[in-house]
Amino acid sequence: MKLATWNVNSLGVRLPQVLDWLTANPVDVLALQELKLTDEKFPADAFTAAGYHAHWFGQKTYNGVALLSRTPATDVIKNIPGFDDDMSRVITGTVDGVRVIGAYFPNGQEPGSDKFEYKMEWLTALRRWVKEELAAHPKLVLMGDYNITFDEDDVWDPANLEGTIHCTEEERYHLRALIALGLTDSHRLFEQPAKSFSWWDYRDAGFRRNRGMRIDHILVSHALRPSVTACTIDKTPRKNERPSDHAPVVVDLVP
DNA sequence: ATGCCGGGAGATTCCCGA
Repeated sequence: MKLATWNVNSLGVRLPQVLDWLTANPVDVLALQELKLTDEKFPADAFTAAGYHAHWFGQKTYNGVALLSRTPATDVIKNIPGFDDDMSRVITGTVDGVRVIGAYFPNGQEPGSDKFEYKMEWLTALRRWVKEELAAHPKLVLMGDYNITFDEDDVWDPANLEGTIHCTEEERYHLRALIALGLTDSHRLFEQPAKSFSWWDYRDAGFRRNRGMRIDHILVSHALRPSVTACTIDKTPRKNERPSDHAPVVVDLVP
């Protein structure tokens, strides 16, 4: 079983690339973030034709998430129960016995800003809810655009970016607290190339110079951890014309 | 040079992302 996450930065623009990628990488589950379109504009027919069931939770201009799967997802939930939020950031479903949470974590903009405070509140609410989901569904995957780096290995210039957004101690505390619920970072279960990133700024030739960060993660529960055989970042679509600024991350599970 | 690129809204420039 292969599961993947990809922030596509506008599904309206990126749909052809997503379909091409699925043809080349027929994963069982794909979580998408930053659809940037309303529900009625979601291209459900294109995904049906590609052999995928889809659930989506759109929003105009910003945010928006979807969950695609080869077999139908059940028990689908949108956003974080009990957390009032006017942004579409989370979609959850059970696929082939695995509870899959796809999430677009808040950016936070700048430490100390209102958006940063919202990010902290959102992270607290997410953790409370994921704890409950884990208790109910031991086989769980939490994947998406976390907008948080674990440590300096996830940052192209850690000295200069220390304490800036995605690299603050407050954000990393929340990421470690998610791990402490009983989750593991799939990426670091395996040897990875040095300076493995999942996002590169469009500006200043970020991708060509590998000036990026690893902020897209696939966390797996302890019950699934022994099943994980690989975790890779696919930089191929970042080389497309008009690419997303994020690359897909893929995890392989054996039954 | 995060005033740098790119998407969206919708207006001829802005907000936002990371």
